[in-house]
Amino acid sequence: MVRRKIKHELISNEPKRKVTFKKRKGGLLKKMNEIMTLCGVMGCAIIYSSFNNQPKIWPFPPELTRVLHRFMELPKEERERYTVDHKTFLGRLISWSSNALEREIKKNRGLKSRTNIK
Amino acid sequence: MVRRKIKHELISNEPKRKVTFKKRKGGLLKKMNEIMTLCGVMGCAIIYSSFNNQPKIWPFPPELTRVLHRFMELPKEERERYTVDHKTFLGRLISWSSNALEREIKKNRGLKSRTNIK
DNA sequence: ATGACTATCTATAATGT
DNA sequence: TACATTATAGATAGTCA
Repeated sequence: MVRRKIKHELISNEPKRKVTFKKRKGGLLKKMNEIMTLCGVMGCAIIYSSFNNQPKIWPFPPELTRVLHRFMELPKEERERYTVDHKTFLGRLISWSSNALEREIKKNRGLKSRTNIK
Repeated sequence: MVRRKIKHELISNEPKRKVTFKKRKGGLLKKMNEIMTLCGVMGCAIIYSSFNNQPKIWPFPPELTRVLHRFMELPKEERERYTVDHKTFLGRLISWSSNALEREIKKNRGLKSRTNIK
């Protein structure tokens, strides 16, 4: 975005991609920090990258540690489905929408209200 | 950041805060999209705000739906500890560091390798 | 590879409708 | 309240040390 506008696609040059990743990760986390402070909301960003073995989460609600532990405990092969095959996984990710989750949650709530389950 | 620099603290004016939140949320998600595409990593951003009843997640790995369901199924009072008392919660959030999680994961891995548990 | 620099691009606060 | 505009603050790609 600067000395020259870049195309919005995977950066093929690896060292370059790594540098960009580092810079942008910092920017992203700063933005997350700002929106939390300015707007009084809570949130977190989670990034799984092949550059780090561990997912980078910052900041994060305690609840998420559980799911992440579970993630880390998956057999290596399964983890790799999510950490290595980015192209496929990204495609899958993007095909989900947050609306799908909201529908799920509403459905569950409806069930609960009908059955009086706590 | 623009017609006038703003202080990095909670915006007290509510409608203004809401507008800022909406704009910045959009920016954040765009940034997340960009880093995923440019750098070939996967990630997600989760924002719990009092503006929306549902946490806003975008995009998200299927694994996370489970923990979020669990979150939504917490008794209302418990959920509110995380969604309403922002000030307290933010303080707590920030006091955590991603290093703490990494230590945990390493510890668990060490245990596993010593006990041969899968 | 890391860090600093900086020219340029992007995000966005304030304003207006 | 929700868009559109726009001038300025902020993020960052390329470069160099």
